[in-house]
Parts: sequence; C-alpha cells; structure tokens
Amino acid sequence: MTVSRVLRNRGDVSEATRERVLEAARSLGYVPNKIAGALASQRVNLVGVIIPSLSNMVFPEVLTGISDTLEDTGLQPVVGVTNYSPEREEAVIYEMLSWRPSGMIVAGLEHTDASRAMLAQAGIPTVEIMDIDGTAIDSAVGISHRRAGRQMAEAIIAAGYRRIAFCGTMMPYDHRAKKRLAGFEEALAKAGLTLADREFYSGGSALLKGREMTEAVLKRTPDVDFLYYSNDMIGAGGLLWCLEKGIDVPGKIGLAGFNGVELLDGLPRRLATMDACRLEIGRRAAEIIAGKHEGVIGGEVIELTPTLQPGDTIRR
Amino acid sequence: MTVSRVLRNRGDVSEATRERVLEAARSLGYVPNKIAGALASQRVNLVGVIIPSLSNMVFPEVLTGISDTLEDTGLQPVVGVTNYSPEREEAVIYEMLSWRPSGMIVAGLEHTDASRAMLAQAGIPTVEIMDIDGTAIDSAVGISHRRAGRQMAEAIIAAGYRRIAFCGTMMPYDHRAKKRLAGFEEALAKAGLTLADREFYSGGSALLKGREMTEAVLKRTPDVDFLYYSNDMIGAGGLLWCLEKGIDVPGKIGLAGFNGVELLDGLPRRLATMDACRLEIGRRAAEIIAGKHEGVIGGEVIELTPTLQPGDTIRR
DNA sequence: ATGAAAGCGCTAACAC
DNA sequence: GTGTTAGCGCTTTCAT
Repeated sequence: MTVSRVLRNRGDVSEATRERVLEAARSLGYVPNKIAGALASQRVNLVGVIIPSLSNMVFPEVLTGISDTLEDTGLQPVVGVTNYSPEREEAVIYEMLSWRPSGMIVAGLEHTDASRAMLAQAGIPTVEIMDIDGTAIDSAVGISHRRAGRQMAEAIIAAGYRRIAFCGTMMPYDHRAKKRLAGFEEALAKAGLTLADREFYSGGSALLKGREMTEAVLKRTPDVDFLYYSNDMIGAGGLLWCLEKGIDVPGKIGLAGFNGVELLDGLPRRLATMDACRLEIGRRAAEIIAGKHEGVIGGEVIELTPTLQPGDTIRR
Repeated sequence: MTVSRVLRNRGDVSEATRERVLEAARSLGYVPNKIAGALASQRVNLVGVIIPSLSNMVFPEVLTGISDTLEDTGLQPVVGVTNYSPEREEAVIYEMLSWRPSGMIVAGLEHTDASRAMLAQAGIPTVEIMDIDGTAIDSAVGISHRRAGRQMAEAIIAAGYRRIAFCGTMMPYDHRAKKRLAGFEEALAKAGLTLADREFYSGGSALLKGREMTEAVLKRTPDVDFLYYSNDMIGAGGLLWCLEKGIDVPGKIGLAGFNGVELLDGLPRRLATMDACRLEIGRRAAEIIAGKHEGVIGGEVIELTPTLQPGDTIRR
C-alpha cells in the first residue's frame, strides 16, 4: 500500500501523507521486515564475502576495502569464515546462497567441485579475490603469487645472494603461499640454484615463530645468506632476532617477507617485502559486484601488480 | 510438503522417500530459499555483530570467539562495522534488525537513544560486549576498563615510578580507552600524583606512532619515568624505540600497554600489559545468544577480570 | 495520488 | 508416512 511507497521513496506520494506515514513509523519504532521485502521483490542488498581467516590481518584489510566501497551502493557485506577448510567453505557458500545475495566475493580460486557448481549456477556475479593463477568461475581480482615469488627470487639473486632458505606456514590449504614458493623456486632453478633449507610452522605468535624458525635454520644451515619468509610477520620476527644477535643485515644475511603490512613501518629496519594490494583488491571486487548489480554481464579478470619494496634488508 | 520435511530432518519420513528427495535436490543443485523459510517460520539463524573497526586486531579476535562458539549452534554471525561513528552504528543496527536476527552483539555501552530504543524493542537478546562500566540494555559481557586503568596505575606507583605520562588514541568515540585513562588518573590522584604529560595520535602505523609519541614525550618532558600506552601496538613501538636509544627499560623508564596481544611474545622484551579477555568475551556473548535462543530470558551482566602481566618493562 | 489483490517460496498445522 | 492448505509481511501490478 501507500506506506510501502513512502518508506522506499517510490512512486508519487503527496507530501502530506508522506509526512504522516513517516511520523507514524517513527513513533511506533517501526523497523521494516526485509525478509518479507526480499521475498516479494526478489532483491537482496547483501553481498556474501568468504575468507579463510580473521586472524591474519590481510583479510580484515580486504574487508575494509570491500566495506568502504559498498558503503555508498546500498549493498551490505555478510562475512563468512572458513578456517582454510574447503568443506567449511562449501558449507558457508551454501548457507550464504540460501539467502540469495546480490553477489559473492570469495577468497582464492581453489574450491570443491560442489562450491564451484553452486557459485556458477547461482545466477549472481561472483568475484574470486587475491589470486589469479588459475581459472575463475566468473570474475577475479588479484595478483599472481607465482610471479610475485619469482620476482622476489630474481631480486635476491641479482643482489648476489646464493644460499637461500625459506620459512613459511605449514597450512596445506594456503594455496597462495604455496604458489609464491613455487614461483620462487622456479626462478632459483633458472639461475641454477635450489633452496638451501626450508622451515615450516603453524599456529602461535607469528613474530615469535619467525624468531624460532630463523634460529633453527641458521643453526642447521649456517652458511645460509638469505631468508625468504612467506609473510611479513614471521619476517619481522626473523629481523628482530638477527638484529639482536648482532648479525649484519643485509650484509651477512638478507631478509624478505610478503604483504607489505603497516607494522613494518615501525621496525628498526625496513624489511624487504611486496605489497599484496589488499585494499585495492577489496575495492575492485566490490566495484565489480556493485557494477554488475546495475546490469553488466560477463566475467572479467583483473590482475593487479604488486610492487617490490626492497627496504633495507637486501644488499644493493 | 514432504520435501521440506526431508531437508530439515523433521518429522517422520521414510528412508526411501528421504533418499529420493535428497538425490533430486543434489542433482538439481537445489539451494533452499532461506528468505521464504524465515518469513514463514519467523525464525532466522542470524546473529548481528556490530563492531567499530576491523583494523584493530582486537575486534577480529572477538569475532573469532563468537564465530567459534556459534559454529555448532546453527547460528551465523553477520558483521557490521561502524568506524566508531554512533550515527553509522545506528544505521547498521537498523539495517540488521530489519533482517530479524535471533540476537545482537554490539560493542560498547554507548549508543544513540534511537539505537538503544531499537535494540530494547526488538524482542531479541542483545549482548553489549567489551565494557561493563555503564548501563546495559539487556545482557553485557566485558571488563571494567576503569578498573583496569586503576589497577595498572597502582602497580606502576607501587613499583616506585612517579613521573608518569600517557600516550593514546585521539578518537573521541573510543569510550573504553577513555575509561581506562579516567581510572588511571583516578588512581594517580589518590596517590597525590597527576599525569606528567600526555600525547595523542590518530591513524597511521601504530608501531610507528608509538615511536614518534615516545620520542615527543621524552623530548618535551625529559624527566618522565613511565609511559602508559592506550594499546600494545603503540607500546611496542615505544619499547623498540627505547631499546634502540639504549634507554634502560625498566630501570630509567617503565612501559605498559593494554590488550595482551599475541604480537608481544616476539618482542625483545615483554611489554607489561593487561589481557582484555577478547576471545573469552566473544565466546561468552555467543553463549548467551545461543542460550537465549533456547528460551531463557532476562539480561545478565558478566564481568571478566583481566590479569595484569607485568612483563619485563616494570621494575620490581 | 491512493487502494486492492495477487503472489514471492517456504513452514506449520492439520487432514488423510 | 505423506499430501493439503493457509498464511508469513512485504512488493508489484492494476484499478480507481
């Protein structure tokens, strides 16, 4: 009826009735029922966002980008967390799709077959984010982690390091870290090198783990002259440890991480890293959803290019 | 019809038909429409969670607690971010309530009148988290920040420090930081002391800001012998700066932060801090919602007691 | 400019 | 154990 028109600023309503309705709504503390509205209109202003974790600052940052961009489109993000489990992801996707959102943003390109099928059949825009090394269901926004790893290896080799070791997470489902390492080793191989050592961890304080892993590697393989970390937090831990031990960085040992986290700005020395374009990825993904919303069709793949920040932990 | 019964494991359905329905659903890639279901059943498995920010690791951690606990209750968190703006919070609450969630979890006790009214009238359990210094709408789970500030001040004074300064955020709506400072100053006053200096910041890398503020304070008020930071990140920045400058910590200057963040474990020295019980708060809040769901009524206020971790940056 | 009526896709209650 | 029916609170379309 008329009330509905007023509340949605639709159709012609006289100023008088309009005022009356608004007043009544306010005094009654009326909150419309979107469930009924959505059912009737077949329109839902929700966007499902699925990420592996909230403990890793990377994802809250992507979320911030999404949230900021969506803010003035009338769309609302709904977040689901998978804990890096494909089965959990499948369940969360199912759950979200059952609310018939206007779009989905999902981290990564690796999903169960069922997940891919559901997303493909949902009839809504889907954006896979963070990674572009693989096949997208619909749209994708991210960087090539393979290339990022390769690039870092090339920079390290160019700087003259030869005994290079790797420290990273053990998580079997962190596909992006895995791709970075693959690209890294690929570039090493091309230069006739192989990893001098490698160390993995899971759980705990990343900064502390970085220290421990660094110590372990250097004890086991004392002639290592470079440590490549799968993320900045463990890299920062390694850096602090080296500085404390009085090790010459980057003279005797060079260090590099990945992500370009803000935290690094406050460290005694700037760790070499690579920006993962997190905010930008979030923004672009949200823009695609918001745009599709207006009628565009067809998947697009956007590759962002991370910049290598040499910092002060690679010799020049 | 029967299909509905199967999909929800309700009522008696023969194994045969059950199988048939399930099979059909699977092959059709059928995803039920929760919108229609919710409208018909007047039940929604969603819990609204409203927090000020995702950039501050504190909130993702609370979310993790909520998410973990809700996981096996069939309830799903839906996150809204306010950026510390009461108006935005009001809008987000309105938006969420319009989806008729089973419960709401909202950070803090300070809200606009309209927000409070909406939550009070929604007829669903509401849990205000993080803080208990004030009046709750329904239930609340948190710590007394006022008391936390007081306790830290008492410990500092007991350790013999007398020229005490404060460094913190400038955010006018960070009520909890404000309460900690109030409690802190209250305890100082009781000992006949006042803050020797104070410095505020907003935005940027917290670690870096911690360094800058520490330097600024010590330059302006060289006889300061203790720095109380409103959070651990800036405290960590201050600690790193002091260590680099060769300042005797905690001999010449003592330091303390707040939150008990994991990061501190990897620092060269353990910053004194106070655990804010973030995970526990998330868990308890989720439990209240999940419990109410089952029929209990009446608001309860749960005060958690943070423990002071003296670390290595307070003299003993 | 306003009202009336027909669903949206489910669930709940009841019949069979 | 299975089918039938009447809504849930809106939006949409069509009349007035």
